[in-house]
Amino acid sequence: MALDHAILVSLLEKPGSGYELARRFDRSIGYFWTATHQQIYRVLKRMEADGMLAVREVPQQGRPDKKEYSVAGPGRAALSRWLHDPIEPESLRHDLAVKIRGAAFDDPAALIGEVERHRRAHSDRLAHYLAGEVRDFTGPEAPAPLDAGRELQHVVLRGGIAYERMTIAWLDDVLATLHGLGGAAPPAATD
Amino acid sequence: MALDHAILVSLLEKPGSGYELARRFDRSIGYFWTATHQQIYRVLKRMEADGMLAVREVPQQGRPDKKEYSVAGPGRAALSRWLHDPIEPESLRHDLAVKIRGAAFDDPAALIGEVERHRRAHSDRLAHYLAGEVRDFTGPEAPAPLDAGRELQHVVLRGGIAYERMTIAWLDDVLATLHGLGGAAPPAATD
DNA sequence: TGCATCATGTAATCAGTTACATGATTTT
DNA sequence: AAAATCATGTAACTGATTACATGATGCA
Repeated sequence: MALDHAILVSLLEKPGSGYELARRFDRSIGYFWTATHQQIYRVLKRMEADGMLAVREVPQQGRPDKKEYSVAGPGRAALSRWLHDPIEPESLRHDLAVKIRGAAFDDPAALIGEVERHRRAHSDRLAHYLAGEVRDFTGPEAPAPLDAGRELQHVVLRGGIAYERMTIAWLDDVLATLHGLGGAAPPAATD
Repeated sequence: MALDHAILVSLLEKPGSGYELARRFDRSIGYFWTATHQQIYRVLKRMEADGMLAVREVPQQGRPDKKEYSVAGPGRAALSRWLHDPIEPESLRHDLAVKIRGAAFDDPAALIGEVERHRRAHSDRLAHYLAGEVRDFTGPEAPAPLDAGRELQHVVLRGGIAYERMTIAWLDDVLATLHGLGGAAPPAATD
């Protein structure tokens, strides 16, 4: 149930509305966790009912009112408990890898366009992360002596950057492999 | 619904029972997709009912009978259709990164043990993948001229290897960062 | 005698996705 | 006039996890 915890972390970093959280999940928090607004609203409601969060109705001029959520005592305690609990190392879930292995039973060359598209998407994401790194951590605008919170945000971002770089290099390997295959691809029977 | 497709690919590579599939999902297919036996049995049943798979009861001596599944025509067609359909580039889901950012609101040093544990797990996985690579692809026992299917299996395995190496390097970065933080970690309010 | 392996399942719950739904304001 | 942004939600469905459940064989 890590969405709950991701929300707690994000709200501790800065209180905000469901809408604002949804946008954060397209940015910083989204580097390592995704969620749609539907999911977020549902979870916010549940966590508020459970006393994990406090809400404050914020009237706005020229915009719909919003509900600003912040972390309440029990929420902070729950996060703390989770932080001290060991979690399982994640395993991958990579559709594209399924496709690559499946291509042996179809036309491998037909996959080239798809792989190139993925490469572009990861390359865009990398550029976006690098721009964020300069803006928030390494550029002249960024506050020079970073506190612990920002150091930790930075190391997580570096993880995202390393992931995208690795993925791009791998997709290049995949493309070279696909190009290297002749035309025929006889079904193999191995594991 | 990529579990369906992962099962189709695995059964095309080699027909087998639900139990056998579950073990493959702990090995080769598991490099990029995980599934438990409960999930697999349920999906096999559904796919058989939909005519995607054929079953054959195989009596065994000294062991319980098993149901050997293989891919039927419609299953192969469904896989082919999926291979030609574009899919979205995946986004990460990384609990540990949530914890790392959350550590700013707790004791960052308390996370060191957990990160070390994850590092060991990834390091073990890497060793396992590398052993598999030698055994199946690069070692003297492996068939020298690889066919398309095996080339594709190999490039997927190389992806797993690259992922584990990248992750280990990143976890080292995380550990260095955690050690580098003094003692105090004042809550920051940024996004 | 007890544990690991082989083999298959059900039931309940939880998490995530997709589709539907509304309505004001601001920008092009 | 249309599209984008801000803001919040419900409902239905699909997918994944966890717990429960059984039973034989082979090995230490």
